[in-house]
Amino acid sequence: MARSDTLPREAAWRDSAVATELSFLMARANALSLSAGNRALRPFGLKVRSYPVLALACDGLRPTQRELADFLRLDPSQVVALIDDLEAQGLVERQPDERDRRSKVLVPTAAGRRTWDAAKAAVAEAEVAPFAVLSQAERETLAELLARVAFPGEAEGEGDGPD
Amino acid sequence: MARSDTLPREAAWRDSAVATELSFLMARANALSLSAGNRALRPFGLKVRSYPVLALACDGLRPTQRELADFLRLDPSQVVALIDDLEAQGLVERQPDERDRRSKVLVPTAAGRRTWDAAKAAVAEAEVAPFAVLSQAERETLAELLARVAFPGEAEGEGDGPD
DNA sequence: TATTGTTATACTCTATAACTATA
DNA sequence: TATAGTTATAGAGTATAACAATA
Repeated sequence: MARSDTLPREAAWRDSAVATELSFLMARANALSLSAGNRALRPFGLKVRSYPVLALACDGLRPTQRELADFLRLDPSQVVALIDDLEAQGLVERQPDERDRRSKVLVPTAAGRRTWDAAKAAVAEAEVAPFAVLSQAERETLAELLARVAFPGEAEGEGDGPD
Repeated sequence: MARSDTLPREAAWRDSAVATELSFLMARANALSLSAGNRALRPFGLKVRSYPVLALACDGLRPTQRELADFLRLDPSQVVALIDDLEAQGLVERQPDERDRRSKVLVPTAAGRRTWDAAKAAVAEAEVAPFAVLSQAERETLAELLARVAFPGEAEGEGDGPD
């Protein structure tokens, strides 16, 4: 209709210089994963941004807001907003840190734990869609490579290799 | 200083449920790649969002705005803004499509080609930083896996497999 | 003096609807 | 009637600076 030769043209697009750059592929794959994630989390009142906050609170780490900001690479002021949202829904609580009265520790409520359980399962299912083109082994390889990129500091074992 | 046992604690964070989810790792790796990309492109008046538009214009495809929107998964109205920006910098031109007078075809100027050449090299260098933890072979594997996720429709050869 | 959480603000990105001109 | 480009607008995400309480 619009074009006489759409199929070879599509291949030309995919083989174009940008479309083969790692950063471009990463951005595009992430966009797909992100929208699938948000769709899966919406029923729980969560988003891709707030879900990790709830998850880390539920993981028994008793994180301070500062630790959450560092780990999630968010500004502390953004963490405030995310926790406000989760707290308004009754999913988490701010508790005073007895070791440092400036800090507040994030703790899940019972409802928060239930929501996280359900949301975690929904996310796992939602991941299936965008990554279904890969085999299980390929998904594991992808996760391993991404983890190294995402956490460049952390070595596999514990001794920091001198290179 | 803040915590008595920061090192084992870091491992606990990295091994937490969220931090091992594919979508989380993808988002985090993408964030690193994205900020490196924007930093590299700033000297050229480009961003991670506008760079692919210039690149596709320079690739000799004579794309219409609609095709750009489809391929980049952007709303047509966003493509307008990105092209406006590039056009204001004298990097691209809108040309009437002789086949369909509703459409406009995006063509690079001489300055646009020069900028793209330089920017492409800068992006290639910038990619080094976030992905430097991977070997060349691992980067290729990562690119191949991401490409399959990013372009699920397109088969490697040309026959679209059933299922 | 430095740090934790907070508020305020501005700027970018993203999504949606409506309008125009062509088909 | 449907499509390509455009405009306008509102919401979400992101970044920055400043402030109060505490270290």
